[in-house]
Amino acid sequence: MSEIPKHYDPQSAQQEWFPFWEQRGYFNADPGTGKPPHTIMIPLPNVTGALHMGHALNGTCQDLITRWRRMQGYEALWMPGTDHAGIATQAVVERRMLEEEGLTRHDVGREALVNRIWKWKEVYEKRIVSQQKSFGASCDWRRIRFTLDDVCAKAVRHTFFKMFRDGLIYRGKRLVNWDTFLQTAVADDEVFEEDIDGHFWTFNYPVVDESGAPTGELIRFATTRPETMLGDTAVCVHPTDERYTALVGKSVKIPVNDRVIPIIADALLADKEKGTGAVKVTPAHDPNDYACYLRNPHIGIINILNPDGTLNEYGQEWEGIDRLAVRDKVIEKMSNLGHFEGVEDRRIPLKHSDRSKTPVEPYLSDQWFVKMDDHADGKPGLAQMAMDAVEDGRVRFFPSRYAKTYLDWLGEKRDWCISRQLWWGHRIPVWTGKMHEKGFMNLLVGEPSGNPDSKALQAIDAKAEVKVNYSDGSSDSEETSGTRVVDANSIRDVTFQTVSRDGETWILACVDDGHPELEAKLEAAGFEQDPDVLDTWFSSALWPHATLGWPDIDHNPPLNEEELAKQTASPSTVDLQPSTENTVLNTFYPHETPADGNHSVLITSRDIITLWVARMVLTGLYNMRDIPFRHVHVHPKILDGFGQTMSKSKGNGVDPLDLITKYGADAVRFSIASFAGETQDVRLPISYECPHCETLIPPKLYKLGAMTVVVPTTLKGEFPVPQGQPKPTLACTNKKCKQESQFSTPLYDPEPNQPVAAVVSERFEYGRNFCNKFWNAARFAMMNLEGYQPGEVTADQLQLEDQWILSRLSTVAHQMNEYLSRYQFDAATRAIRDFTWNEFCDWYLEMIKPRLRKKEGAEQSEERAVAQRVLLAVLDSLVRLLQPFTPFICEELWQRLKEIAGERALPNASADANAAVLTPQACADSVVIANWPDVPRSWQDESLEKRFAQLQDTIIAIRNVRAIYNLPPGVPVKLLMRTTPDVAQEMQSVASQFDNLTKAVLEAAGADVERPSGSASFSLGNADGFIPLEGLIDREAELARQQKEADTLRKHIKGHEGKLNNESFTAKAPAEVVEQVRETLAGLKKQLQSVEEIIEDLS
RNA sequence: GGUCGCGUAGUUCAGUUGGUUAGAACGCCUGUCUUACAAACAGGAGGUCCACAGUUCGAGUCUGUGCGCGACCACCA
Repeated sequence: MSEIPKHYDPQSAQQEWFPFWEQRGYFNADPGTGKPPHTIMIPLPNVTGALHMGHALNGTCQDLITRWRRMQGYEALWMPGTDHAGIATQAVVERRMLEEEGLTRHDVGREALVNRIWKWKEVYEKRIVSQQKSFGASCDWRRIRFTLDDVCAKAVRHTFFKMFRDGLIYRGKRLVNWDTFLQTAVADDEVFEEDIDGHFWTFNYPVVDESGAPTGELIRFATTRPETMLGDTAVCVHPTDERYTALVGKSVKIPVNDRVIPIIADALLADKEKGTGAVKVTPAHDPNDYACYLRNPHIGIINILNPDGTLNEYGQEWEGIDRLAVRDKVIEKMSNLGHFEGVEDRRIPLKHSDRSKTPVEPYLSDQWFVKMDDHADGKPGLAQMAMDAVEDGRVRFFPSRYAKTYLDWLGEKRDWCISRQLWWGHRIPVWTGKMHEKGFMNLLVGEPSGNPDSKALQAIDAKAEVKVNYSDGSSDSEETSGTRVVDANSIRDVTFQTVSRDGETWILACVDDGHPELEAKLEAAGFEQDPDVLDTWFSSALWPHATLGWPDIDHNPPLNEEELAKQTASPSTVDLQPSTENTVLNTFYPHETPADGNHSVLITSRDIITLWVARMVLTGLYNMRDIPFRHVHVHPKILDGFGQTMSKSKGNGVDPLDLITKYGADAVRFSIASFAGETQDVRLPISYECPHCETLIPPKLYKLGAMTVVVPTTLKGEFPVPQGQPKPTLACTNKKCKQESQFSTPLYDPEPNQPVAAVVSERFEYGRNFCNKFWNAARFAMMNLEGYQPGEVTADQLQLEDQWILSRLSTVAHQMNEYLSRYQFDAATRAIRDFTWNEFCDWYLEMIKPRLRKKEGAEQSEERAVAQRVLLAVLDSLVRLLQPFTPFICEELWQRLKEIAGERALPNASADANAAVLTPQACADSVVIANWPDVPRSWQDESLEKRFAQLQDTIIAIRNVRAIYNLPPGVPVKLLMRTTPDVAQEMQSVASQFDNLTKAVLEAAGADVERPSGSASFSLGNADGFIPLEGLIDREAELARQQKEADTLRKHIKGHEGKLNNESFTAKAPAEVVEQVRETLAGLKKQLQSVEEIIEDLS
């Protein structure tokens, strides 16, 4: 057996077994197998870039649950895919294009840009998939989807159409975060705040009378954005502010453009305590001012900006100039006109676009919205439907506290802005044009004479009624008078709303998927398609049913041929031919009733509970009339050692692939699982690894302007790097190395072909060490299988240690199910690790060594055979129990074991008490598809475990003595035990283990054993042990040791006595608790008595 | 400002419904290359469970307040 290496080699196992699993189709999940379905939908990674630690944690949890359920006999689907991530991806491609070629998107045009992004997507999707596979992700890769592929596009288009038809989608105005660089609106969550050094200017506006002549009064106000005064439409004060009461209703003149605007009172906008108490109102460029405008619509609204951030015609002489340049001009002009009062420096929190890193402008624009509130007739709207699903328990959160995040957010019922001014994404399927003179429907289906239905269609045009009239302020009263919705039953593929603008009626026509002829007709009639695309979350919200082929109900969704080709032989017995119904959707989309055995869980991070989880529930209920998952598990977030979020821009991110290379996929998975508990955050302290000698150099925080980045403590040099100067390095702290090297940082790109210190974390040694331990345990077993014959094992053949390990195995196997079903990965990991290492390796393997060495004689060989069979049974169960955590090492061991011991004795779950405990069975072709261990609960024996613990305590005490007296391991000692007859008998029966485990020869055990002089002693609760060490004993040291022990005991005795002397304790505490304290006290007193006797002896 | 979470050994974390002498891993100290494993084995040291108050016979655990840290949401003339 010398060919089994001493160390587990993760890289070769990873290379060998993943293709093996794929080729055999083990990860495939298909309808019609008769197994209960289990569904996990992957939280879509963006195609923007590489995977990070968050993905690694997220993926590990999902793979664990999927592999566990698969072994339990579920048809376990883990659906993979990627997200087109509109803004993020377009921004990254645009930025690269600008940097490398100096081109903007307007230079290349819509089609060319989209083509470039598709190319980017192909590269990055491949990379992401290969990263996931290197982790061992057991997704059904044949089913991989992309949010822009045809299947998803159809779902998106149809959902939009349905919502539009149902009056749930409307067009309105909103003040958005406008990215002037990318020229698009960005969502609130795509904006980050950064404090910048700015100024706070104070100006005044002159109050004027009705003829426009100055009255001599002035209103003073302060602003951080003077240029917006060009768009002011009012000055606002608090209604109860006596300083201004007399002025309300009068007007002021804006000196820079001579526009006269009213002075209004608004309690929500103005604050008496702040500044001068007066504030200028710029509705089109400030969210609060916009809200004020909605309350006071008579003041009007003026947009002064072009989409690129330059001023429009309202900028007058500054039209076409960037807003920031205009700021200085406005100040200068105000100053020249005598209305400038002062300036102070101030740190200003300024919103920046996450994508372009440029400041965003509040900007009023036309957007599309999904109505979230309840219907006018009181029926629950989308938000309420989604809230109900969680409130009545159809969807459950783990940990449950996250339900609050979900419910609070949905409870606001704020309309969902779904349009984005981008080119990369699902284009909004709405065409706008003027009302056709012969009616809209005729336009699409032809003249009345040529079409028998056209009369009916004209009637539809005529009776189109106003169904939704929203006056929540989202609409501009001048442009949109209301939304008209036709009764769309007769025309199923197009629906429209009418809008009156500039006295004319305009049609907003929405066309369902699959009708290019209708689109062509519209375009021929001068209709134009909306240039915007949909919010990325609109398509990802449909993920759970879109990927399963919805809205097609008459055939299954297509499989990915490239992935299919990787499978040489599909073991699936299921007919994959096209069916006449969508059995994939029917099988894997969850149902509300748990009785059908269907299980499903969404495993995700807390920051997208609102953006994604809530919206999946909402669209699931809307489209499928059923929830998209029964459980939502929210896992912790990984922070660095300073408690900061890991991110590329901070330089504290660990690359999972670096970890896999360094520690192996199994080790990384196992470590990750060990810290995936119910807490909110997990800290993962990082270090830099010297590329020359692998020494770890700790990090420190480094302030650079407003940014805080992470750098090595031994940083040499400074940031920012001055032109032409060498880049900063880290100095290795290893005295033998001392070399300097570049390090991974966002602040520079390393020089090519020079070594770079990577960011790593020592915490993954936990998993690596465990894998190696497990490997060696299996190696030991395989080295001791010489002459192994499969055969059953009966209860009477089991030794104490066999009974004990089987009892423990049963306990642990059941714990695993409990922990995993509650998504407590950390607890499950601890349980299996402790069992493997501390019980199986440290005790069981050590205890059976003598039996395995026995070779002579029939009796001996039977003893050996039993030991081998039990050993294999436990090892076999362990390989199965660990498979979801560490699949590669488990497959490697499974296959090796299969060669040596293809039939192993497995737990016999039979209820027959006389049946064998273990019966041999052939093992499966792969551990991935093996059965999850079903270990009988009846094996658990508490009293046996207690007796065993006594044996362990004795052995530890003997080893302690050996260590204190520095006795070499090979030197035997004598052992005398003073104890009750029954314990003495027990000791005698395991005497060989004293010898085996600690080279102690049990000379005597019984009640009348006396302590030999010159002995080291130890006292356990119900036994005292003596080890004669004539000549070796250090009387003083031994005395001191015993005194210390006695002191500890006295302290605890005092505590317990205190409790029992407290009458209210004995009166009020439960009897069993009091009894327990009494027992413990008695035990402690007995132990103290022994120790005191020993002390007396010694002195 | 609102909501949620966290504060336990040098470090990272466990600690079920309150109830034996508060645990683990890493690190540290002392031995050991003992025939599976030095990525290991054996032994050991190390804790006023953030503070104060309350509930209780009993608080690491429950309640309140304070301090420190973090996240999400809202806001910031």
